[in-house]
Amino acid sequence: MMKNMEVAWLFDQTADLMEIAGDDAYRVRAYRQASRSIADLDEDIETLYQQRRLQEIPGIGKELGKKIGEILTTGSFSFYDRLREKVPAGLVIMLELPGLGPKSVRSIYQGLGITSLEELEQAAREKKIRGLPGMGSKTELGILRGIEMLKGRGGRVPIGLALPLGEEMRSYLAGLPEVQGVEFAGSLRRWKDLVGDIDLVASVAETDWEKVLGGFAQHPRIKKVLEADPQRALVQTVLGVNIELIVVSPREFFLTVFRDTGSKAHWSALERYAADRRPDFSVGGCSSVSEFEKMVYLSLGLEYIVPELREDRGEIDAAASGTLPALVEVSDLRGDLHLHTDWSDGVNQLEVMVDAARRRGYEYIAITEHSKFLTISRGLTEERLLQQVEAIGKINRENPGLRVLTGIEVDILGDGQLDLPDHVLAEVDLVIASIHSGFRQEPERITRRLLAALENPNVDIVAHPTGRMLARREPYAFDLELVMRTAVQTRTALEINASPDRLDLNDEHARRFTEMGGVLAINTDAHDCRRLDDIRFGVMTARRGWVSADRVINAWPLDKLLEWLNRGD
DNA sequence: GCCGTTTTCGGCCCGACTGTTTTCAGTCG
Repeated sequence: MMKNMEVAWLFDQTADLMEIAGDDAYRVRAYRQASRSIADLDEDIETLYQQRRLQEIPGIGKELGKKIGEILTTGSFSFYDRLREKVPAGLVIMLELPGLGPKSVRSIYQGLGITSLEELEQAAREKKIRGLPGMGSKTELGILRGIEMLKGRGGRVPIGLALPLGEEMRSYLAGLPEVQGVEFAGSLRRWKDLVGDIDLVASVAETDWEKVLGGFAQHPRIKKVLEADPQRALVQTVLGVNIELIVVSPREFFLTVFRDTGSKAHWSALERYAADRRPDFSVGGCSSVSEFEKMVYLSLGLEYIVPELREDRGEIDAAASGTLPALVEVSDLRGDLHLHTDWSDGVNQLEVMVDAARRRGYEYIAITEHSKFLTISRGLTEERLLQQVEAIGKINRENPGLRVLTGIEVDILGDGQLDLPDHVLAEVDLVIASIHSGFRQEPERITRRLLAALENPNVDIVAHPTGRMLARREPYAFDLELVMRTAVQTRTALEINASPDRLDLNDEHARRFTEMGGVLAINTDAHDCRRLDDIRFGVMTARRGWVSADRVINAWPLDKLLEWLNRGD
């Protein structure tokens, strides 16, 4: 299925280039829709191509079908190649700066001949940007701030992109006859939200190292080899993500994975802790990395510390005193409380989403469409919401197995008012409030909006509380500490939005909030039933935040959840 | 570039906010 991601990625890049080149906006949108629709496919696009069924994909017609064929046979397509000659690659990166869109990038390119972030930064510092039509000092400031953000990201990619690619490469390697074992290491094994390189360690007899590294570099996803030595290869993939493969002899395998999982800070802390004792790395007879790691920790008098906790945030002391928390697991979750269907901007019918949730084994879900303010998402009016409540009532009567809670994701408007009146919100089982506008307001104003939502007794959850988009948008500036304190007081849950684009709250916020006494909801915010599986990203974020299942409202049994929803606050 | 019980041409989710303006273009969700 990685081919699907590649084609989707190429079409998305094409759309970026077309926009900068000033192509027709609807044509651009056709590429974007095609990209999304291919990324969401649950069939392999190569299979569809071979069966001549490409045009069954929504948004793919004759032209794009031909281009997909070109990509699958040659790795690229001529329209894209021509665009790349016309539009400097650096301009596409500028699109990632908040506030800069294709028109501005084009104007900067044409007016000043700037083609890279470095040149752009210099021009902004020299106050040359404000000479362009429609741009002033705030645009310059925004550019400089945006460049800082990109630097801070340091080329890391969201785990939602890295993990599927890593999983594919891992199973490819696992299938090679010379490979006796292969594991992730590094930040990916620790489930960090942003991942630098994908680290893989393979257990291979020394005589086969060269063969395995060579075979790895030949994989079609690999674009170029950046560094290579007898035990190691650093390669760049088609998606712009780097993979580092280390091959080690079987007897070194577990220890290498353990060490390379890091984090550096955890290992330093471990070495400080172990200064006067000796970790036993020679333990034998283990059948897995985690079993080996368990034995090593045990030799130091420590409880097992799972990879996602290895950040030097107090885990060693806790392991020494036997006070590591029992972390929430995917299997603890009994439902998903933030879902969209085609009643607003989701892709599936209500019934399809309900079926998918039942197949997943959930006891309950909540349907929470957008409210009317978000016209672009076909947000629900009061009337439509009440119609949906009726429709859900019918589903519940016909499907005793799974309880579907009625709900709404109501917008917190620019002035702190909610987008629907209280008497309407009172009609549904669960109310999520969230911000989708006015991200650049004064911090005090954003804080006030969030506090107003928390203090509304109808509001049960505040979704994606900081508004960040991973690697794309910083959180909005506001007083998160005060918001969390207030949420504890009003007994409102904050969300860990499990969408790999968001992961918001993040791990550290989730930890802080639950330590203050707050409760969380871990939700996918799925707009497509296939995205229900994203829940793993949210659960891992919670685990990295030391969260146990009792702090997660959708890990509670239905009767306890209902009781909580009816709490007076 | 896609799509069609409004169609094979002429549509294609739209409204708020921001920063730049002196009435609006560009960006964003």
